[in-house]
Amino acid sequence: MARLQPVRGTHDILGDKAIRFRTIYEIFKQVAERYCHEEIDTPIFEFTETFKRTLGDTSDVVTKEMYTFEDRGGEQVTLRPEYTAGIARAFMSNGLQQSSPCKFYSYGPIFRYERPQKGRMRQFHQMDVEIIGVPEPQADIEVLALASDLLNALGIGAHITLELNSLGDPESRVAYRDALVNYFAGHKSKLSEDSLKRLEKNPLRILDSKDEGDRLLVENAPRIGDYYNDSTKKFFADVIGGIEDIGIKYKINDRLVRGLDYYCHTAFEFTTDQLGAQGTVLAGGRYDGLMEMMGGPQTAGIGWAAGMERLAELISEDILKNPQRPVVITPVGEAAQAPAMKMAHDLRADGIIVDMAYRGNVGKRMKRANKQNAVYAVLLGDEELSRGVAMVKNLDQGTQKEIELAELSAYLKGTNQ
RNA sequence: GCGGGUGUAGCUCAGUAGGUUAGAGCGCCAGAUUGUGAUUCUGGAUGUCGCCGGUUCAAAUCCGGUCACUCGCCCCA
Repeated sequence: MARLQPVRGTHDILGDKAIRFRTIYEIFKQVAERYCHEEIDTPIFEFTETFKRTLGDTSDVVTKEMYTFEDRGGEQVTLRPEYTAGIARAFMSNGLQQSSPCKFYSYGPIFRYERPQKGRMRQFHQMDVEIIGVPEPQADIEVLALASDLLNALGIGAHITLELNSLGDPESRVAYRDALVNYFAGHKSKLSEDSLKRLEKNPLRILDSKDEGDRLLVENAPRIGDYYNDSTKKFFADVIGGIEDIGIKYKINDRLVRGLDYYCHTAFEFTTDQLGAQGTVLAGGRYDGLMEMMGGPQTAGIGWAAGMERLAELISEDILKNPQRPVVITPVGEAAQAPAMKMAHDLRADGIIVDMAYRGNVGKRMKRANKQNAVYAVLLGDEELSRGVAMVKNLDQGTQKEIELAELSAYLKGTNQ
C-alpha cells in the first residue's frame, strides 16, 4: 500500500471533486469570455530563470518552494509556482506588444513545495486572469468586476469580502517602505523573530504579521495612505469610484501588501472566514514593473489568480449540474451480445448516453442499470431479436413497453427530456 | 522549515488496568428470484490494526523511530 500512495500534497480529482472543478471552470470560462478575455495555455514548466527573475531571489517561493530540476539537456527548469511570469514571458515571446492590450484567462496546475494543510496542496489548480498593456485604472476596475462576477456566479459572493489597497506608484511605495523600515528599526527589541527577518527581506510583510506584539507595533506604524503622491491618490480614487459605480462592496485594508518590487497600485484579496487559515480565495494586483524586470519593454499589467481547491470547498451543491442519466442496454443470452453492442453504438451516434450491463443474469444486469442511475433499461433477448423489437423499461416508474428497433432512438430521445 | 493532533475493513468509526479467533454500520459479493432493478430476507469476504524496531510469556493497546493525513506558524490561491 505504501508505494501506492500519491505523492505528498497531490490528490486525485475524481467523483464529486471532478464535478465541482469542472463546474467552476465552466462558469469561469463563461464569465471571462464575457469580458473578452482570450484563453492562453502556457507550459507548466519554464526556465528556472523566468521565475527567479520575477519573483526575486529572496522570496520564499523561489528560495524554498519551487520544484526545480535539470532536464536531460542540462537546462534548469521549474514547474510553475504561479501564472503571471509565464504569461508575461509568453506575451513577449510571441511579440504581443504589437497587439496590446491583451486580455487572457487560463486554468491549470501550479506547483509549490509547501507543507500541505487544509486548502493548500503541492500540486494545486488556479484560474488566472491578466490584462496586459493597460495602464489606466479601467483595467483594475474590469479585473475586479470579473472577479466579483465569478464569485457571484459561483453563488459564494455573500461569504466573501473584497479587501483592497493601493501600494502606490514606485515613488510613493519607496517613500513608504523607507518610513516603515525606519519606524520598525526603532522598535527592533519588540519585534518577533519572524518580523526581524522580514525587516531585512520584506518589511511590508510585517504589516500582516499575526504575532500579538507585532500587531501592537503595527497599530502605530506609518500608514501607506500618508505617502501617496498626487497621481497615486488620483489613480486609487478612480479605481474605488469605478467599483462603487458597479456596486462592488469592498473594504480598504492598508495592511494588505505584496512583497515583490514589481507590484504597484492596486492590490486586492477576496477572502472568506470559512476555510480556516487559508482564507484567501482569489488575489491579485497590478504589476507595471514586471516586464521591464524580465528584460522587456515597460508594459503595464494587472491580474489575479483564484485557487480551485479552495473554491471547490465553498460552492454549494445546488450549482452543480447533475450528471446526465444514461440508458443502459441489457442483452439477455449469448446471441444478443453483438446486436446489443451495435445498438449501443447506434444510439450513441444519435447523441444518447448509453452504458452497457456487461455480465450476469437479467437480475444482475438490471441491478447495474439501477446503479448507473439509468432512466431506461433496454432489454434485448432472443425473443425481441426475432421480432425486431426491444423491451424498454422505465426504471423510475417500473413500467415497460416493447418498441420497434427502428423507433428506439426516437422513443428514447422523445421521452428523455 | 517549526509546533500540536490522528493513523483499525472500500467508507464512517468502536475496540487501553497489554491476554485466546479484532468488531459495528454503510458499501461490496452471493443466494432467495437461472427474462426484470430500486424494497425485503439469508449468507459471505472484508484487515500485513500505516511501516520498522524495542519492552514483554503476550502488543491494535506501552516506548522509540519513520511515513502519511490533519490543525496552526511561516508563506501563499
